[in-house]
Amino acid sequence: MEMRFDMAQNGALPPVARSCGGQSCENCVVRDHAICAGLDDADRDALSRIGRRVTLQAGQTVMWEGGDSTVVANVIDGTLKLATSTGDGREQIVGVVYAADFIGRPFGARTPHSVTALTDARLCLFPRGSFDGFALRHGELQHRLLQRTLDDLDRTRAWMLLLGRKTAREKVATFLLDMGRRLRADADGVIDLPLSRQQIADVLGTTIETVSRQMTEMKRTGVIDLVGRRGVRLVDSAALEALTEAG
Amino acid sequence: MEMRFDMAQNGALPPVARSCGGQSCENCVVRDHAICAGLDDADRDALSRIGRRVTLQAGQTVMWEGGDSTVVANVIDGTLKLATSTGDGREQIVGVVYAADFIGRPFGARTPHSVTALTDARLCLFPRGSFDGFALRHGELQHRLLQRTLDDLDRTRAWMLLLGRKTAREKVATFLLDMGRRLRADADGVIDLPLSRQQIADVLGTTIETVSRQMTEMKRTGVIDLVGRRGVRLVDSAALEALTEAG
DNA sequence: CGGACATTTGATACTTTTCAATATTCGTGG
DNA sequence: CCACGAATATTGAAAAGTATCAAATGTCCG
Repeated sequence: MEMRFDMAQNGALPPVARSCGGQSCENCVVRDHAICAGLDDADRDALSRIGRRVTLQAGQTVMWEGGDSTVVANVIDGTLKLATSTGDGREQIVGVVYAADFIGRPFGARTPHSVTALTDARLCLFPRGSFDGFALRHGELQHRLLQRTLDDLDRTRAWMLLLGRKTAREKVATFLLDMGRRLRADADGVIDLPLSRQQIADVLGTTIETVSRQMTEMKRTGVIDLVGRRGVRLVDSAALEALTEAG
Repeated sequence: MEMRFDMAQNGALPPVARSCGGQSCENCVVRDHAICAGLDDADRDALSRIGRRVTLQAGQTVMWEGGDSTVVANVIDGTLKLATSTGDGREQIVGVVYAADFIGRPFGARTPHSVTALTDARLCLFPRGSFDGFALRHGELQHRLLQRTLDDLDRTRAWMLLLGRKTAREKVATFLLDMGRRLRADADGVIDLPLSRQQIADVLGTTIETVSRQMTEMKRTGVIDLVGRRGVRLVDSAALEALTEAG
């Protein structure tokens, strides 16, 4: 049984990297994709007065598992992980979130999982109480939040099939295709993974060695190409697709 | 790799076992626990006119994975499973729902998982389109739906930790305690499980033999008692609790 | 260019799955 | 009410897949 404790740079949230009273939304890159989309100018302005912009460095944790739910946020950019752990330090990543996603637990006292930046990231952070109140007064916002939560639930349940029923090979293949869909490749077709091998293992419910072996094997058979620690090129997506089930 | 196809009595939904235009809500046993709670009499009446009561027999499937999302429903009584499968027949149960729970995918075109009755069950069934419209016009209902979906998501994510990181013993112990919390024991302290060994395995992401072996071992050590196929008595809940993590 | 850290690779151990009987449960009909 | 039989569950033995432990190699940052 693995006993791993992450002693990484888990510094607490810094004291407001940059507040943005008023100036935030007009030039916000996710304003048309986050839950704020659909609010009229006045409402969005009101919402922006509740929130503040915060910058995170890779490794920083914003919310802790089992902690009070004091804040919620929109992700402006960067990638973050949602994670839960057993008492003896085994970790399971239960979600990876990207720009325009919503994080935190509205309408509830506790955050059931931790939220940690995988890359440098920027958030639009709201005190939960104020956000809850605002959402209650704005049906459209609440509707978008519901839509998003329903989608999250669907995706999470699909991932349960992977965790409970897929082999190591299928897990890794599914993961790589998922990353290919979510992240943009550079000119050479290389994707820069925001997760280390350990974190990939924590997403897939397996170990770092197993992930490594599967990737090496896929490289050997020409399905993918590995470049450096974080780079992957999906050489043959069709073959990769085939590996996601049976084989 | 397991190749199992359930040829069980998967008859289609019967043509309205019992419609309930108007008479439904007054004496509904879940009216104060389902999402309808909080609606005033007029609104609840309006909602009831959209829905109809349906009786299901154990084994019947109401919604299919990947199928059109045409209906949603409240569970009046009984237990149902939500499941997804791989193309080659491996199944993962992604949720078990009980009286007062809500099922189906509102505000979406497809049902991402199947819904099948584990016991005889009664539903209050709504055409999705009508339900969506009603929910959009009733913020309170939508809020309760959001609350419920957020709770579902939290529970689902907690289960991911079990699927990805727990051992067979921990899985079975966690499952039994969960059933103990949700189901009421009879006078002898015996719980009647709504799931077969195979279904338990499908919930836990393991096999029928492993579930059986773990339970037998727990019986041998006096932690639980097995009575018949479906009966369990949680003799020593504290010991069971201890088995849910490490040990 | 050195060195810390991440990843890969190798060998072995262990848990769980798989395959194969055997036993039990429980509904049905005599 | 008991006997039968199909479905379900348990048990056993062997095989497979992963995890674990240990070492070597590679990467990237000062």
